[in-house]
Amino acid sequence: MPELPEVESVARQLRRRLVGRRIREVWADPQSRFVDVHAAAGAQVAGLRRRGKYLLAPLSDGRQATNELVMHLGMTGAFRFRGDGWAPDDYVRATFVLDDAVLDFRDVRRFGRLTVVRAGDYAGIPTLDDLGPEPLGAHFRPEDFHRALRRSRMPVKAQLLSQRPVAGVGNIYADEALWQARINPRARRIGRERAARLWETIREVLAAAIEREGTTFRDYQMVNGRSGRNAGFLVAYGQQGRPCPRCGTALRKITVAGRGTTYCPSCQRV
DNA sequence: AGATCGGCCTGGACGC
DNA sequence: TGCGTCCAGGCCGATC
Repeated sequence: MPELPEVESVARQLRRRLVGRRIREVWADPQSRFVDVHAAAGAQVAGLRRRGKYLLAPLSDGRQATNELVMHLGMTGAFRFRGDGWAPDDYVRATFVLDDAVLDFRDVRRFGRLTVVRAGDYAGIPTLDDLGPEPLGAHFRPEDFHRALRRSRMPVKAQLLSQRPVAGVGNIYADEALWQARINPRARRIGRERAARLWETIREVLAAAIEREGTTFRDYQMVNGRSGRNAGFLVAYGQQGRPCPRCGTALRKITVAGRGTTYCPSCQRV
């Protein structure tokens, strides 16, 4: 399940082989919801950056970047170049024919999304339009994070998943950061000190996962087909029943905001 | 306007 | 073996 570290790893690999290339042709599965990705045909890829869990590629018509290709991996999305030990299968939902390569977008569960918008116009993509700051960027400050969390009465985990107080945190890294900060995922009031602690653990958890090129359980793979190495380092997510590494209490699994949530009932108090 | 919830989608795990 | 049921979950849109 690609979150910020996984998308960042994909971006780094994709950038090298995509930027500067012209998209000659685009094929998209008519049953998928990204019909308008055809608008990328004929354009040159002028760049590639990650924003939260989104990949954004400005498209140039030769003079200026008027459009933008917006990509989201969903749950099971992956980019693979033809060759490279990869041959297309039944789950390829879109294909980009480039000058010097063919790039497939494979997505078993079809939660991924590819779309072309006018550059910077995210009105049709509400989460991107209202996306919080980059957690590893200079604009993400503990006091602003505290203020953002106070704007809502939702449980803190639901707030993290909403992408509004901060961008790119999904179910795995939310559980990890909350455990690390000793904050109950259902807590609705987060004081200044706890907000600062969570600010720090979010950054630590994400930075460490980027170093290991993300977390792979089954589906997530990089552009080169390899897996991320972070799965073995998870302390909370998916570890229900195992002893908390901090206090030994059995980790418990509950549902918060409709999502499976693992936490320590002893050292993550509300 | 903010919060909540169901739907999307598929494969895999599990129970009988 | 084979069928049915449930689960995983990011995002979106309908509804309260």
